[in-house]
Amino acid sequence: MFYQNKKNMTTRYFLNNNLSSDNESRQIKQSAKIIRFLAKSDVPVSLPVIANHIKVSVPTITKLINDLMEQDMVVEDGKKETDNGRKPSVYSLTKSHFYTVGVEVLLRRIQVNITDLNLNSVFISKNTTFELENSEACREEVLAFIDHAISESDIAKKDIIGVGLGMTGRVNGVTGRSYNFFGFDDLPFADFLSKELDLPVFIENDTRVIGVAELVIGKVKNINNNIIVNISRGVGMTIIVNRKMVTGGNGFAGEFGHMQFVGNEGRLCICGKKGCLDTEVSGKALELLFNESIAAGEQSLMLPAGKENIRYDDIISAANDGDYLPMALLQQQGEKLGAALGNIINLLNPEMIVIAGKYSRAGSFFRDSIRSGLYKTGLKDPLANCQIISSELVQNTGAIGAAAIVLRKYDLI
Amino acid sequence: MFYQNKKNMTTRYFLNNNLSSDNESRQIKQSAKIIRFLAKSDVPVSLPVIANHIKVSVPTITKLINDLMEQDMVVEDGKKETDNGRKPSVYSLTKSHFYTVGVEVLLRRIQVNITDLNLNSVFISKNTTFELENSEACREEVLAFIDHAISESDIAKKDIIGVGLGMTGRVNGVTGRSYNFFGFDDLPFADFLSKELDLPVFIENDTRVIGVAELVIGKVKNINNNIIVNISRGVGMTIIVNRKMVTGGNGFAGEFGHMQFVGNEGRLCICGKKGCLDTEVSGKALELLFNESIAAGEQSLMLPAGKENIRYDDIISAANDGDYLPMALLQQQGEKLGAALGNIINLLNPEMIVIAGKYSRAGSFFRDSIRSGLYKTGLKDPLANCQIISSELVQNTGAIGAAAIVLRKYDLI
DNA sequence: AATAGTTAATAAAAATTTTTATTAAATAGT
DNA sequence: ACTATTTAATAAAAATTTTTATTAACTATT
Repeated sequence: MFYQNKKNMTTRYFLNNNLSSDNESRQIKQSAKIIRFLAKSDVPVSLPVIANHIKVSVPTITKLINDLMEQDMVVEDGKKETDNGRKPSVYSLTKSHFYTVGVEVLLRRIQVNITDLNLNSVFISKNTTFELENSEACREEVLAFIDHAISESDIAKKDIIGVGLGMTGRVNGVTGRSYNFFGFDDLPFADFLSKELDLPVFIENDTRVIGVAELVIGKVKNINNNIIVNISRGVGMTIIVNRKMVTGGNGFAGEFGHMQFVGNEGRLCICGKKGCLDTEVSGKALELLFNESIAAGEQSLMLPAGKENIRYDDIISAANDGDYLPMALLQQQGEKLGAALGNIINLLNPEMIVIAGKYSRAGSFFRDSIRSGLYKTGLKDPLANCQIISSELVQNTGAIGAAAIVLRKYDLI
Repeated sequence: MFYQNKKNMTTRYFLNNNLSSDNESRQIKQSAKIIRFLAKSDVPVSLPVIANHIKVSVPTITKLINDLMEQDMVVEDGKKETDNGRKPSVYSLTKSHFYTVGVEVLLRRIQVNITDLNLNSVFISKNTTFELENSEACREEVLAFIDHAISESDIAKKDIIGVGLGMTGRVNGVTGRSYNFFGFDDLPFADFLSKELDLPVFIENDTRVIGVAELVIGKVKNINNNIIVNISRGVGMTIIVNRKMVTGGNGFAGEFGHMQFVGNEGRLCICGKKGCLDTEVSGKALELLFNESIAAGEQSLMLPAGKENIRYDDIISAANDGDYLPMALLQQQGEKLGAALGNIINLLNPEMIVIAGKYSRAGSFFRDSIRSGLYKTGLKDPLANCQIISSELVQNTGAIGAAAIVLRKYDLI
């Protein structure tokens, strides 16, 4: 017996590796291995199967599992149907003790999803009137929102593995620092939240959080090397190499929007340079292009001249409905995007490229235009081995991806 | 006692993980951990230190080390000087039982270096009259050259951990296949060599092999995210993310030479596209540019008009000696290179970029011109966190890097 | 229905590993 | 020179884990 109140253990206790090497910690390490294995398995598993994976004998596993059951961490799930031989009892984690909090903080929106180990949301809270600004008051607002969501969900803190947070701007996931927000008193935002919430907190860039969502529940689930292009009003990129997110030395990686691809003849970008992709291929740019075309006398069926406040999502919808001008403009953007992606394919040889963000809603004509652009820059071999697809994830992607970051940190996914 | 002839064990025996889970393999796994730890430590270490790292008690480590000493794998290195307490005996690997073979196969050159665990060459063999071609005869020639080098070195095969080979062209390090050479009968070249030499063989692209050399013995030794640009007659790139080489899904990654950066107005490249970096920034391009300038009437101090067969290395030397035209041309190339690298810095946020290959010999004026080019495309933050340096590795880089690939595969470095 | 074949789970015995205690070897201070 | 202190190495005892043997549960076949 290695601790007193067996029914009061926190999930985190097992997953924390910084323990001394006495006997207690040995058993905890073995238990952690079992928990990780059970978490990754989508079906309940038998003692011999666990023993085989953990490389420990069946009697030992029996003892460990019994201990974990006493602690309410593991439950028996009855017998399993087999073709022959005695049917084994199978075991799985007690779902109600393994929750993760995923938070998405965007400029005008904050959302919390509390998810189980399979990333199903068991509680959702969002605020679409939120306004992000770099003030201590806003930092408190974010903290309060998360804290309130946790209380409202009625999930005990001891059953929460950790909090993942994806936010706008540049973020260094290793140091837990946001470069644009909430870095007061030189205290990393992740550390601030962790202290206040009394939970482990991991933060990441919003685009990378969406990339992780694609990696764990999206179409690139089993693909090791891929790229997720997040195009909505702006454009961002998550690079996945060997199933891991590329963050670079300081968390700045993926600044695809400022890739220069047309020489220096393009529009001036907010970054101060000319010819950035963001000025040509983005929702912002689409609105601009559309308005310019209309002003130049071109016609659009569904968005007649004179209509005010045309938003890029409307243009994409119109294109999907077959309206000529919006479709032509999107194809134009697709070709440019393709040419830029061709360079990246040559560099990184990804197996798949996912178009995520609002642009994922654009019809196949858009992907076709990207493909056509690829040939301008991409080499034959890497191109032949790379698929371009649109994301199918719709709702909650950011918050679920943020939760996934926690599960990945603890190697539970 | 877990095997008979203790003095006849091969080093490979320990490092191979595919063993059943009986007691013998348990001890071998523990021994492998000790070997890996000793290999990585550059000084002999004591029993308590090993015990602490391997997370096993001192008596157990004592037994394992004694067994390894009986097998001649480990030697005692006397007592260590300490400040207080009893002085411990310290242990290290028997150097003479841990060799690696590194092979570099280029178009007109083949070289074998046999190295110890510290990547010091103990035997070198090279052939500069070699001509690489995709024929079975040439494949046999490569095999014979390696085989002959091993025999000549008088190192027993059982003391060789494995063979690493870096070669020109596209290579998939995972499948062991070269796309350009020696893929006869659908047998991966690595498998062919492995079968014939009766040794584990790992192959890689020549540029990536140089990149690994930089990572293990070069200036980026302790840098996790970096880029090694290999510029000689052509231009290649090794991308290192989280201390690991990026190969992409099919080993095509790093095709930097065909990155398009000047729109489609450049020269026609051998890849069929226009505007590739290779047509502007490479030894080839430098020769072309120089000849064009001379033909257009420009003057060069050290390479007067009329001289035949001017090679790019000579132009670099002349530039280093202060000759104006060569220096101006190199600066022109550096600026373009910098602009291309700026995009990559935005994408990957490397901490360091190493200029390797023949161009690493170019003076600081060249690096300065690269830096000046960076500002055209690179964003402020990632740029501020990225250094540009020249490689200091000179000789044997390819073969040593190839040997390093083996050590990395076995986690000995 | 009995039996052979298969896999699971438990019990008992054997082996291994760790913990604790003891001895050894060294330094520094009185 | 002796003693206290520190770390290393070994020995003996205690705990843990694995191996082997046995029993249990189930299917398919004769």
